[in-house]
Amino acid sequence: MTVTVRFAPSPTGRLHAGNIRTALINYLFALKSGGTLILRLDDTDRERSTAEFARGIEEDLVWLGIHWSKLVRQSDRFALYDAAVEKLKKAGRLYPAYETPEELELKRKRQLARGKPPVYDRAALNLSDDDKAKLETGGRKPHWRFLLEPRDVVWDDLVRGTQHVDAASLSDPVLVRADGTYLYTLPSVVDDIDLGVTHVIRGEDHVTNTAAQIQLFEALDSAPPVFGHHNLLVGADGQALSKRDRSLAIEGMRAEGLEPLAVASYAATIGTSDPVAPHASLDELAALFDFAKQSRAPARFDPHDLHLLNAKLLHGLPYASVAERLSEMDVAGGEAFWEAVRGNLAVLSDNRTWWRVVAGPLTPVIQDADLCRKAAELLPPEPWDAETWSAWSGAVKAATGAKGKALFQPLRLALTGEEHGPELKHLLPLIGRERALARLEGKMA
RNA sequence: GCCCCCUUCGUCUAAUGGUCAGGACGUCAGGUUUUCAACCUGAAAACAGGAGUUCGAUCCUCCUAGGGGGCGCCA
Repeated sequence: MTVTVRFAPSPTGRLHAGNIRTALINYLFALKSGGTLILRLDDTDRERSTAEFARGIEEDLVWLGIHWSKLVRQSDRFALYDAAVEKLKKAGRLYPAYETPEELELKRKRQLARGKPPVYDRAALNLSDDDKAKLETGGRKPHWRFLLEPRDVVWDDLVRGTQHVDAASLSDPVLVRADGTYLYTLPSVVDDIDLGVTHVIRGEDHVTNTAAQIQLFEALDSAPPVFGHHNLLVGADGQALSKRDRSLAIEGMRAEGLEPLAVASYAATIGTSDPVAPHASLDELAALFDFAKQSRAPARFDPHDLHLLNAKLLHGLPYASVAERLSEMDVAGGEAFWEAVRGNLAVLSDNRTWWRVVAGPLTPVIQDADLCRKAAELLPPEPWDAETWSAWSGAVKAATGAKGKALFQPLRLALTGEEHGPELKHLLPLIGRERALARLEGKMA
């Protein structure tokens, strides 16, 4: 069986940490099993869906390195859903109901007040044809509910094991609104059938839905796919995520200059038994992927840890993999420069700081003028190499008596303008004699 | 209110009816024959609480607490 999975966001907003995790899990599973990923835009809610958001979602996925082999929009597929509705009506599984949203809300409140679960009471099933006619002449239009069979629905969940949901404790889901538009449930199932989806992998907020959906698959004469419900994310404080949190939007991560692979590595390894560590490619992450490694407890998404992972990823990146992007940043240092500075990067754009240190112009910080003057006099002639630094700083030490921090801090400050930074042994030859001399004299260079 | 799931170092987690409860990130310390960062090495650090079963419970059962999810004409 060829694995076919789908990622089905609704274009009512951009992707966030939770979404991309679902996307990644689907994609990595597809990669590992040689299957394909379908991107399905669940845009049946015309009020809230926009083409703009749809573009944004595609952009976010591409940025992450996720590829899909097919893209479908539910808004293009209403004929399919209409046909399914006819089939369900014929089978007696779809029935009209006439309550207004307000009436339903009231019913729910009453049930809750009596300590009962707010489940639809199926009052509409008792309506006679006369009642219905009366309601319709009175101006009411029906919405349509799927008649659930009151039985225990069981499936073997890829991450949660055997699951039971008692369909008798569920409301008959509304499939079609009074205005004829579709809710999520029917299009989702119809598309999964039509597109040949073999594995439905999504967040555990869909667990209960699954019971109704399995019955829908069956009512539509289809074998249900395999289901897998991964854990959800909580914030750094362990509390539920607020969807408005900026730091969780993928476009925000991008704007902060985080590496897509850092985001992917973090998102794909938290909540699993694999160590949270940077990985060189999505293929590498896919090789690791296993549903058995997914935890069932909520996982913490901490932006701080993501940043640490980003830095770690950068520290190990070979020059070849960033050369192009460096030149786009007008950083022309080449491999020697990259090797010298990568250990000091939190985000790739920090390169610019170190490139200015190497290529100027930079205003030096003179902390110890006497020492800098002596050091300037002792500067050896070029050519310089990796040995120059220790020879020169040794000479400065001998001449001034300064050592340790008193020696190195002023030199670092004068040469780089920064308190922290890469090893001067590697930086000095890149800065060059002319610039070093000027900076030691307190001149911008 | 009702239903489902979860709880091991600060964090992500591993393992097991008898273990020195393991790893990774972070933290701290040392090293890098002289600074910071990076890097290397090492250390500290956990079985949510209470009952029960058992010769013995982190592991099995129940209760409590805490967290997450669901109960939509949202997805």
